Amino acid sequence: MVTMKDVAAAAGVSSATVSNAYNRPSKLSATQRDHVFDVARKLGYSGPHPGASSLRTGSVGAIGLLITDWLSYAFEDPATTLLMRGIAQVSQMADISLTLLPGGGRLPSSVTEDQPDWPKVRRSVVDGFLIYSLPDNHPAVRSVLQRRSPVVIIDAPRVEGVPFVGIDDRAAARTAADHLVGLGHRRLGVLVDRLLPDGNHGIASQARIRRATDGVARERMRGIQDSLRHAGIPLSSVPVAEAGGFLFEEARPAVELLLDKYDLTGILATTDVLALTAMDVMKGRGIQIPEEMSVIGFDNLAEADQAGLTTIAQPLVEKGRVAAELILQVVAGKTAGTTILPTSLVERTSTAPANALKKSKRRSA
Amino acid sequence: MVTMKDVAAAAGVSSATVSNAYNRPSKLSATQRDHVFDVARKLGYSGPHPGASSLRTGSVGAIGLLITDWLSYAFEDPATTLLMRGIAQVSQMADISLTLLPGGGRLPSSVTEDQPDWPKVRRSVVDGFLIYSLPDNHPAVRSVLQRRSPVVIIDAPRVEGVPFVGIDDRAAARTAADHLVGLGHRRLGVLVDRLLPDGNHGIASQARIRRATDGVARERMRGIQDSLRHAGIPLSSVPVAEAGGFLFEEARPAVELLLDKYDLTGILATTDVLALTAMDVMKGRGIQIPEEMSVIGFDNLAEADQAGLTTIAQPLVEKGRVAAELILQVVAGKTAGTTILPTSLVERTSTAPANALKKSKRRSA
DNA sequence: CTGAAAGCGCTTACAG
DNA sequence: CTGAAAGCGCTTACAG
Repeated sequence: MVTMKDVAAAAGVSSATVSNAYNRPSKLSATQRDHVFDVARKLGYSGPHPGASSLRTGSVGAIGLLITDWLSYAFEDPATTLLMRGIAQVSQMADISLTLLPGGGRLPSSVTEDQPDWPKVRRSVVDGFLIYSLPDNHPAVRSVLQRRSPVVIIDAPRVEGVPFVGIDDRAAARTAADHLVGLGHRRLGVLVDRLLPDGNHGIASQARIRRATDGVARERMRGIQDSLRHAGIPLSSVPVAEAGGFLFEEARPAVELLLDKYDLTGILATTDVLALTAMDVMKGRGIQIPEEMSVIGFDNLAEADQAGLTTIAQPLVEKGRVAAELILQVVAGKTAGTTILPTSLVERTSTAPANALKKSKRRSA
Repeated sequence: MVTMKDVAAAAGVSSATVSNAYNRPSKLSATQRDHVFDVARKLGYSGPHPGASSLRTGSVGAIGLLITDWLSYAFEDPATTLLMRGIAQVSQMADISLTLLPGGGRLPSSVTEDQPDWPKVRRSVVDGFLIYSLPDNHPAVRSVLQRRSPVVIIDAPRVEGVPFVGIDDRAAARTAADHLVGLGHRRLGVLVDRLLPDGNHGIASQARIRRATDGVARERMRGIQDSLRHAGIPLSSVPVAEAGGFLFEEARPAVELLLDKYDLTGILATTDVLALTAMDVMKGRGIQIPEEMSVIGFDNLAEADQAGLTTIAQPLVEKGRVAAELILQVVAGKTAGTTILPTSLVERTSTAPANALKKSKRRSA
């Protein structure tokens, strides 16, 4: 391998001059510079070794982005894609690159608790990390903290003293539930993507809901339960169907479970992906929305608008932008705190007052 | 900063032992290992510095992915997103991370030709590069080649001796054009995303089409012209509207140009994004598809299916997967050649025979 | 405007 | 199972 030293020797200069030719061209005469580049080309020199430079300078111009589960989620889950868009916009502007790191799918609790670190994080050559919605006690978070790298967490987990960007998931979910309850719905079902990353799915017990480690799902569940309690609806009367994942295909069985086994008038979905799947399944079964069933989502994806889904809007692209700006600040040595972005209820046509007549009609069907 | 040396000193061992504790845990006794980790924790050691490791080992476990223009395209352009999905699937499996590098938007030809290298590529700490659809003579390609890094090119540019994954854009586009011509269409218009990355848009001259540097657009244009020539339709009679970019919003003015200034019965779009925008604009104007206008696309996105768009199907996710597998091979020291994936015409309801009666009716409107 | 020298933090044969 | 030593390729004050 041709190194800077070889080029220096062949060009009859010191390696400092070769380094300057690449990194601070103004520090040497044009003649000298061209001479160095000429020799480099002739020798087949690849340019300064980036690893060695970073060792010396301590900076690499890249941010690591830890994503929930699989890398491909970044390009499949619509909410994640919107967030990524915001992050990408800022990274582009700041001329840094983005290194995508998977959080790694199913984590039996043994792994979660025992694995001391996440080698990928330990080995990543980046200046800082953005963590997006990882379960509590995820080893990758420990590794980032242990590296003492600059870090900003998006959505989850909440870690004392670590800069954070998110929304008030609990309050927002309560608003969604209050909306359905306020319309007179009492026979409600809940759709949640994932409570724990253990591969389970189906109807979740109260105990499982309490043990939830996926922060966003847990907070939204709490918001829903706040609303139910306030309305005097027993939590045990409201089935919670857990999809076990974040994608459209995973949502379908959870929806079917709710429709097959319970007589409901309203579905509270903790994400739009779940809500849209629910609408799709109901369409297939000829269930009228909102006449026979009200559905409310969370996220306000573009698809929600098209489908007429009532939902909670959260600024996903902006969340990405804010997070990217914050991590750049932290990398630059400034401090950053917690940013909570606003949410709002968007009423469309998927929710309507509970109607006793229709309900009993359906029940007799 | 606490280094491995400090930990070694405090633990009363050599730094080789500390290194082994992290990288080859089986090389020392459990007791010794725990002792080392204990001391490391007490001292606040961040673990082996990744830059220094990579300098020594020569590998970092990351692939750089150079994307057309802006990073956010990866999360906005549907075709790019599908490709990314395939790449992400493989990267995940192979436990490598993906560093996203922007190709950098508008490039006046002066930059394209003169800029000797692309500092971002030169400085990226990665084991190899995947290049996705960059214009000819893009400095980033030069930089990758100069680094002598392992590389696989997707779609464009074609570089002698560099492993390549793509489709036969020219033949596929000819198939699309032949389809419309075969249905009797003679008054055709073409929609193309971008011929050169110089920020221009509008009706493209024959000279501009010949000078095109965006490889995919150029090949598809050639395929269309092959078809027109074969059918005896003068190229000059077929307006080519260039959007200047790849996104839905950029396509709209190009569509309007075609509809406002020409009396057409068929539109050949070189991407589905363009075709879908065309259908949308026509819907807004009350133009019936396919009764009054036939439209054909290219890519076969999910949205094309929903819209009933006749198009050319290409396996985008698989293209990503193949490219990722190839770059891993090349990084591992194996050789790789050229892979051309199959395409096919998918007939839906956006194309129909040209009908003289309807055409003249429209013309008089 | 250019060069000699020190050192960034680590890993790896090799010897014991 | 553990350690001493060499060296990965570069950048940066500093001196001239």
